[in-house]
Amino acid sequence: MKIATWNVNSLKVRLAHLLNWLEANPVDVLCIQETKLTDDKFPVAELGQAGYQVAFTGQKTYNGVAILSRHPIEDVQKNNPRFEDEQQRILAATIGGMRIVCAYMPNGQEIGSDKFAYKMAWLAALKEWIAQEMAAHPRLALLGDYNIAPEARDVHDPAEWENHIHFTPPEREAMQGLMDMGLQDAFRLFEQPEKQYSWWDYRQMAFRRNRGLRIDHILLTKELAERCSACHIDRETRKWEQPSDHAPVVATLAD
DNA sequence: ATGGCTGAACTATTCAGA
Repeated sequence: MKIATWNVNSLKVRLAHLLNWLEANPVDVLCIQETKLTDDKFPVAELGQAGYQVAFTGQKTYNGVAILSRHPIEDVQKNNPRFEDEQQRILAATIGGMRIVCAYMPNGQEIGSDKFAYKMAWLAALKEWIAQEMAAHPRLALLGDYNIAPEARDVHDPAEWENHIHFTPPEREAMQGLMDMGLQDAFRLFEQPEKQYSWWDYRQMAFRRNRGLRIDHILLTKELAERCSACHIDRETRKWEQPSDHAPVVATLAD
């Protein structure tokens, strides 16, 4: 069983990339973020053709998340029931006995801004809700664009990023709070090469210079972490023509 | 410190992302 997450940065623009990637990487479950599509425009037929059932919740211009699956999707939940939010950032579903939570966590802009306050409130409410979900579902995976680089080794230049959004102490503490509940970072269960990132700015040739951040993550409960045999970031997509600024993260789980 | 890319929106310039 392979599960994955990818911020596609507009599903309209990236549909061909998504289909190409799924053909080469026929994962069982893929969580996508930033679809930027209202539900009436979601490409249900194209993804069905590719062998995927879908659940989605979107809005115009911003946000929007979806779960693609080769197996039946059950008990779909849109948004965090503990957090009133017009922005479509969370979708949860049960697939193959696992609770899959797809999340597009807020950007936060900068410390002190309204958006930062929103991000921190959103993360606090997420923790409360995930605690409840974990109690009900021992096999839970929280996949998505966290917009948080948890450690210095997840940032190309930690000094440059000190106190910048994605790497501020409160954000990192919020992510640690999720780990403290027993969730484990699938990527760090294994020895990894150095300087592995999942996002690179479009500007200043950041990808070619590998000036990136690791902000897309797959967190697993103990039961799933014990069954996880591999996790990697597929940076190849970032080399494609007109790419998403994020790369997919893939985890392999024993049945 | 700034601006640099990209996508989406009442197609031209602004907002938002990270």
